[in-house]
Amino acid sequence: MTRYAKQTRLLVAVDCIIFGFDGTEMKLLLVKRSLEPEKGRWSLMGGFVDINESFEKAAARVLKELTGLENVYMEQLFAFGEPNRDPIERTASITYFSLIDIQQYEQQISHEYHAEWFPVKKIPSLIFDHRDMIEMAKEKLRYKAALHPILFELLPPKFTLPQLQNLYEGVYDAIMDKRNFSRKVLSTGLLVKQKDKDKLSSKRGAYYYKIDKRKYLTKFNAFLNFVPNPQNLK
Amino acid sequence: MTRYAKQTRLLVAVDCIIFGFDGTEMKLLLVKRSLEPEKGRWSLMGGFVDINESFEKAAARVLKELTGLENVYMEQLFAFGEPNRDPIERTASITYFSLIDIQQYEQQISHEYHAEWFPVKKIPSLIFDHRDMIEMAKEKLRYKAALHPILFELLPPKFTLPQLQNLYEGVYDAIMDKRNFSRKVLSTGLLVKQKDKDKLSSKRGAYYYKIDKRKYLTKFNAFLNFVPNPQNLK
DNA sequence: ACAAAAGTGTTTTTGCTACACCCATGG
DNA sequence: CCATGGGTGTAGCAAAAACACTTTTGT
Repeated sequence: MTRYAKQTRLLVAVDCIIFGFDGTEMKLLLVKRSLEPEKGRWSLMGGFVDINESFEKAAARVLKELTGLENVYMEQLFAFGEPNRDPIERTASITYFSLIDIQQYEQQISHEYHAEWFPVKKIPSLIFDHRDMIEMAKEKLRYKAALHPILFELLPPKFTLPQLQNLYEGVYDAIMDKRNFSRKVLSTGLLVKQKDKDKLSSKRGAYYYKIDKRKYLTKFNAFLNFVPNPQNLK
Repeated sequence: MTRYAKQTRLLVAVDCIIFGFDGTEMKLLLVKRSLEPEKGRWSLMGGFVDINESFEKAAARVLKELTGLENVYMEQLFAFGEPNRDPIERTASITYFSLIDIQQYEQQISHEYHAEWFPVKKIPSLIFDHRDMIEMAKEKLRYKAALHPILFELLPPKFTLPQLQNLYEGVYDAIMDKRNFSRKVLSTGLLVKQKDKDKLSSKRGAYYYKIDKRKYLTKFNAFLNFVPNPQNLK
């Protein structure tokens, strides 16, 4: 006996929700779908899982094809499996969300897939259930980032506190007090102050910080609490 | 065009991690596998996804087959898809964990599947990657229950505070102060004190409480914080 | 009467919030 | 010299933790 007889077999795809932060707002990388059905419409970057490939590998492959990036933060989001989510043939989609440093994204690759960054507030009409996927990813990102220091993954290796605060404010649609924010962030011990400053966005310049990789790995699963409770909603 | 040509199709199964609480410790419901390979070994309850069935439906079906229960708390855990996780043929497994009131579990059904409750601390050797699934489920349960009032799902409709505290202590392997615990729990406003007492586990008897369903649904997504921070590990 | 578990209140500590002024620099 | 954004300290408050005694009742 080498097969489970009589059982249905399904197509299985991966779809990647790729977050980037341009210093001002959160963005998502979308592509123009290259195959029927719905050819030409915007969609998440995805692909079928190969016969001997794990889901993680498939998602990493798809991400690399599109962005040129490897070893980036990537996490399984959810398995979407409604029977009719793809009208052509039943296809399950295992979704992954990733956080990338938008500056490392290789521009030239985008032409091949007609990729474009869209502000998460202005996502165009998408195929299938891709909008649901994005909504879920946004929620999970907020959930996770409230407890773990994952948002650093969206920033370049050297970043300033104002940049970091902008990022948190964008993700949570909140205004935070810079004094409280810096105290909280620095109290984690995860940041190492650099000697040089970023002079681009202000006259005085803001000190760069780097992540303390060792502590980052150690403390990653220590629950944090970055998000202030009161409804500081914008 | 009605099919995506050339792509591999996979078997897709669901597996259920079923948690129960017997008043003293957390347990998991396991079955003796009825088909080859690994026939006769302990495993999670699972089944293949039918052609026109969503993953959620499949998981609910499998759960009902085994326990007779419907409308219980159930949440997608993770999609396991390593190419060789099933030696016979590549099979993806979409896992769900559920929380059931162990007292409502129908005993007679267990014979059909040779089902048995095992303390989570004493799980026997399992097939495939089922142990990984359980580890992940335990972790997610701790994670989720730290923020949301899901553990009530494991208790009967009427329960006492000592029972509830036992449950939390079991899940987190921690000792909690009963004064702080009751204050915290009652401050959520989720519990309604009953007039009668449970006289089984003590001479004095402990008051029963019920969930305020309306508030439960309203407050479910309001982050809670049940678990004390310091390492009160046993 | 005593053992065993239930129930309850206060003090201390900690962490979060709110808040305002000075600094450095490029123009 | 001044406008702009960066950087820092403190006081008040609320939530969490630590902690001990009384109550009930079956045996």
